[in-house]
Amino acid sequence: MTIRPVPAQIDLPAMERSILDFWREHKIFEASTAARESSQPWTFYEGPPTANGMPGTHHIEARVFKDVFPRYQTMKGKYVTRKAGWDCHGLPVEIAVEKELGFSGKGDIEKYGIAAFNEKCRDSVTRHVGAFTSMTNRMGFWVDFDQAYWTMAPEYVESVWWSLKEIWKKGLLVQDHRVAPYCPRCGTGLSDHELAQGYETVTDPSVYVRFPVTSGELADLGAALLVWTTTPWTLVSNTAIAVHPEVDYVVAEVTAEDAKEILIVAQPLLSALTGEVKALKIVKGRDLERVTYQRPLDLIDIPDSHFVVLADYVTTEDGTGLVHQSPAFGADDLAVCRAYGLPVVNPIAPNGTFLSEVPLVGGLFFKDADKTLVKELKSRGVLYKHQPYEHPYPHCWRCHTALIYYAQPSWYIRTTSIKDELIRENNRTNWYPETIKTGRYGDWLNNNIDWALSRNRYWGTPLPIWRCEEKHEVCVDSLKELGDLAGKELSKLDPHRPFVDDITFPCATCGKEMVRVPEVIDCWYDSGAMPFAQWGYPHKPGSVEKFKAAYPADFICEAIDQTRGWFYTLMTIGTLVFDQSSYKNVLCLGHILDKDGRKMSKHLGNVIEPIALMDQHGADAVRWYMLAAGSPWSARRVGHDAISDVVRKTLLTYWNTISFHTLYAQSSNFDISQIPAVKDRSMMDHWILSELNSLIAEVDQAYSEFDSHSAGRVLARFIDDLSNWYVRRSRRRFWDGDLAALGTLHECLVTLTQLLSPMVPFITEHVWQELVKPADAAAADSVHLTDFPIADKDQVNLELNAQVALTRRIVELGRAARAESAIKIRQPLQRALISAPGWAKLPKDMRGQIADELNVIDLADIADADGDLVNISIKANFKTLGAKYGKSVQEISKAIATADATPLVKQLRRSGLAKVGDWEIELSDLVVTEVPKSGWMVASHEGESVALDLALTQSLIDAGNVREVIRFIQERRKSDGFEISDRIKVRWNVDPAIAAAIADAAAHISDEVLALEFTHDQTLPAGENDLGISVVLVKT
RNA sequence: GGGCCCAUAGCUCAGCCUGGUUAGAGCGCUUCCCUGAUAAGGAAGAGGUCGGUGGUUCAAGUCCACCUGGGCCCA
Repeated sequence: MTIRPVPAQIDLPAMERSILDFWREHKIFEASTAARESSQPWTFYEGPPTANGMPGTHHIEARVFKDVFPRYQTMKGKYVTRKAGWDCHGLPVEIAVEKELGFSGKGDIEKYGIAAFNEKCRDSVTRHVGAFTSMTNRMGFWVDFDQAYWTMAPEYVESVWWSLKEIWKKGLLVQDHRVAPYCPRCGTGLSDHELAQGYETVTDPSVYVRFPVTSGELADLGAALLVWTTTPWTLVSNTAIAVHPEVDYVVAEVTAEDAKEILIVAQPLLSALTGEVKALKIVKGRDLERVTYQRPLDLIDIPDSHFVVLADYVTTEDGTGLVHQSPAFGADDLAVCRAYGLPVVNPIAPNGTFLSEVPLVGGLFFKDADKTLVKELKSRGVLYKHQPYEHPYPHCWRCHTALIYYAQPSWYIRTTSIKDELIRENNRTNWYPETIKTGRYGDWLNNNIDWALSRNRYWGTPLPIWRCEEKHEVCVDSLKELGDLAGKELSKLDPHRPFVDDITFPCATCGKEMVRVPEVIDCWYDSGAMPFAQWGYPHKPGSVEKFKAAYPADFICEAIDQTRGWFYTLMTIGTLVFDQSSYKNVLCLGHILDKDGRKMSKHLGNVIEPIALMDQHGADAVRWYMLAAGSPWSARRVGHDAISDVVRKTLLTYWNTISFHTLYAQSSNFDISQIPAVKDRSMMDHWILSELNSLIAEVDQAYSEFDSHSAGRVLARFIDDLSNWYVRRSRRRFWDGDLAALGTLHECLVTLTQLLSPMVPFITEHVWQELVKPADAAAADSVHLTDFPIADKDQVNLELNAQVALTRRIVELGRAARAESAIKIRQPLQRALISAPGWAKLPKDMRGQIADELNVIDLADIADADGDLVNISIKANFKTLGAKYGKSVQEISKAIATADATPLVKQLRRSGLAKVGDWEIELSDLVVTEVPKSGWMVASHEGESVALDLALTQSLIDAGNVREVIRFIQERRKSDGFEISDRIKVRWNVDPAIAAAIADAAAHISDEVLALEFTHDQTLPAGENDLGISVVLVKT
């Protein structure tokens, strides 16, 4: 066959570009799924990215993991379709367009026209999708863009409508007036999961304000209720003060700066008072109920109010234990005040400013009014204390405006009513890592609150509810149903604002005109509806079958911030509509951090652009780093150095081994049909095949558990074993064109390439085309069209693995001794003595390798050496002794340390038992180290030792010189540019003192350097090296 | 304020579930070796209070409690 050598150096990014062309031209992705069409499906759902900006490095992270497991499952024989998706609607897109157009709020949008504005939003989405597509292609994420779902597509919107109607029919989609977080700039309420994304730490004024009591005996005392708040602007609409019924409140006489006053605070919070404090009396919170007070500000009219109310939610953790109530701006406040029949007064307009008719603060933005109000409180003498207070406060996650908790009408999905079902579905879900299930996500479900679904915005799925003056409601599930109601053909209508707003029809109940409610829905609902809406279910022909075949998903994967986002909406909508969660396995990724462990943000200037990263290091490099350099679920740092390190270590070693193999495969006309049967191969071959088959099982297991980190670790270890032990130890066999060696290496590389291919699809494809296809006409056209390797347990030989490990440890010790001795490895030594458990059983082959690696002629067991030559030292093996004797181990250890080691070990070896002090021990209770007494260079570690005989004889020195000459000629062959198989003629000269020894070894040297002639030419000038070697090489 | 995760060499990470007395690997640094994969490979050295404190135990990086710092989430 025709394996051609590949260069040892590789330009990864350039290679990747040609592989991308190859995949495109040969439609490999399409072929990989088409081949499995009749197999069992393994369903993947793509969480749609919001196409409102350029893709970042965190997008690569998620996409690497979304790619590797579908590739693996495809190789395992599953049918894995990968439908791309784009999240098109929502505030992020609107904000981006507003910025583009220079708008500053909803007024500008309405002036501009909703139709035109939405058209701009549509354009913006389309534009950004391009950037995502090219990044996705570049990184080798196989996903089908041709059939991508777009949440703004009419069929998608209709599918969402259908699901909303299902929920509405169950009575779970309702309008309610509630206090909810609201962005005054965007003019819309935010859902709980949006709120979660926008906490920022701010410094607010925190004020302690006196509310003088105006009724009862406390009024006679001149007492004042002391209230603490961090939102002075809500004092304008103060309606009541809440206390906890069971808490003790202290009526305290406070003396500070010669002034006396009487203040009321909760007992645990007495420390809020400054100065000398004397408790006059203590009252229960419930006894304060309906006590009236003088409010601190009287800017607006609030009738029938201003007294103390009782509320269980009041805490004594901070403040004063007295909580001022402003029902328009707090959910708890609203509930409590409603119970007391108090009015809801709201002096703030939807744009966040005080109504113009309010004195003092009219027209001011609510947060900006704090300063003015604090000044006013001070001048009225009711301000007790004032200090800055740093705390997290919710902000709009996109525009960063401080949110206001604001009473407003809003549409809700009653998710609280399916809480039990959600918990049931969560219990059936496999979370990776597992802790999320009962931890972060489980907690969230347990504290579930209703989903605030509606948004008072423009670019979103319109809420498909029409209503008449009499509040009769109809929910529409499709354009067809809408057309039937309106008596028009509407199937071609764009189901967005403002077009759907224009459709009206008479109410079936009262005959009055029905108009659509003005809201659009939370775009998180759109993405959570993708399991069915991506097919246009149930309206579109064929969608029912497609949906049923692909629900629920076997695999979804996003970063951990999606626990309250997509992971939640997906499960919730699935459970609401189908009484079943939409996914079975969910992989939850850690976040991407910069090289110093900080979050990447434009603000810090530490953002790494994904395309640049891949152009510099290669997509495989970035992928390998993301997958293997840390656990999927822990946060990972990304930096250039970190990536180039892992590339050099693993990918280039792998590539080097490929390059090595192609070199010798070509020079020996390697033909896979000539590979000997496994049983006829050498022990080294058996060993690496044993490791290979263990590896297959380990990688298979790791991939199946979404643990790319473990897979990467065992793969990297195998690459190291293969390159730095198997190939290194078998080099001579490759030079000789040994078919067993070439065949074994080839088989290892083929399988390794397959195992690596889900993680690093480019370089493995390149290898497949360069190494596998040329050698095997029957091989698949692409590595990505192959079946995942199956481990052959019969080839796994744990004893052999252990023996090779021992061999390698002995070699390491020998090298250490060599280095210590300062005698170059090139210089042969007569013998080495070895002491190690297991040494006696080590096969001859491996002993030969040790001798070879250490360049030693004889190896012997230290035990066989003259008894006087060896020192035995022993220490306690705590693990076995501890199990047997527990507490006494320290004493035994001392006894062992002072025992005479040599006779003790001899006795143990003879009889198996011996006594140390009062304790009976076995040989395994000791760690025995044997070292020669003198004249030897010794290295030992954990009971294994190697000793080198440093005595040099003339024949050893001669042998060393011969080896030096061989090395010199080999180097010259290379620098002169000969092919490894070229035969040469050699003329040589060396220092006369060693010439005879070189001449004697002429046959051996000729053989090693492929010389047909080897002539001593004394006319050559001496070379500038230790032995004065000079050579002239001529190609024959 | 609450929950979860993390903390081991300058850096990236193993080891912890199942406790055992010299805590490992790779990268980087210094010195040396090897040379038919060579922009590879090997050895040695420097570099660790295993975040801190306490507890359990004959024995703690490993088990337990508390604390500190970082990340994420919630309020």
